[in-house]
Amino acid sequence: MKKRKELTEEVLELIAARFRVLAEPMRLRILHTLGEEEVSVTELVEATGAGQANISKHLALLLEAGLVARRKEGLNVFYRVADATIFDLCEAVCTSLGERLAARHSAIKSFRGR
Amino acid sequence: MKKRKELTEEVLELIAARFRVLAEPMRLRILHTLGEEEVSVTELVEATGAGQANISKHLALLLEAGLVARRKEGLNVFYRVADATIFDLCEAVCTSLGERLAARHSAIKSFRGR
DNA sequence: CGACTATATAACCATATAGTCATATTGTCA
DNA sequence: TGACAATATGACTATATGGTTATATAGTCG
Repeated sequence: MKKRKELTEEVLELIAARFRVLAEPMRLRILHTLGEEEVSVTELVEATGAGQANISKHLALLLEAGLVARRKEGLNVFYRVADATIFDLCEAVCTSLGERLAARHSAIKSFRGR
Repeated sequence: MKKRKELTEEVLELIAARFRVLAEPMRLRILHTLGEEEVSVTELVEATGAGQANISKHLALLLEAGLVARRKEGLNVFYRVADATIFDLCEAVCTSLGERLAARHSAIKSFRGR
């Protein structure tokens, strides 16, 4: 086995934790809804169709992870994406998934005889 | 809110599922150990210090996700990374995490007075 | 102040899954 | 064939976490 740089448990856990945050459809939905803008909690609730408590919990988690930022204005709280690299990650995953599906598709086709 | 491309539940779930696979330190450890080479299950068990059943289960999951490929040779089974984009993902996450920590660090420093 | 609105949080339940142990399966070799 | 080695799998436990309900908190307005 080739010698590679060491990865401590701690670093591994940090990376895994970041992925864990992105491993929920609802959080991806929230991030996608945020996009480049500031959106209030109420708007997010409406846009996603999820319960308000649920959205708040996801937002707290995203905030804790540093993926979103929070701004309070009167009664409303506005969130925005704080780390745009997540979109690159999703993009990369989509590409990879697409290629995988394409490969499967052509495999099925050739299995069927054409 | 700006109009963005629609994302169906299904697509969101697919992306989340991919992230979920990467959201485990042990699986990241396995992928990192694999690197560019083929490694047998036994070698992975030794390299990671995990239980054999545990490794096998993680490998089954990674295989199912299409992230690794499997080759059987006699009693041994060799796995290799089948989708190198995962390394880009980890790299991107590491960079992002690093920047976040750096930002925190300088914030702390300035708070302390210099 | 009191009524109202937006958001956060605590308690709870249900589900998913990582790890482990025991066992099954598969292949080798004598 | 029987003994052995490598890998996979089923059963089980413990833990984490997503969703929901109810409630708390904070801010606005009359």
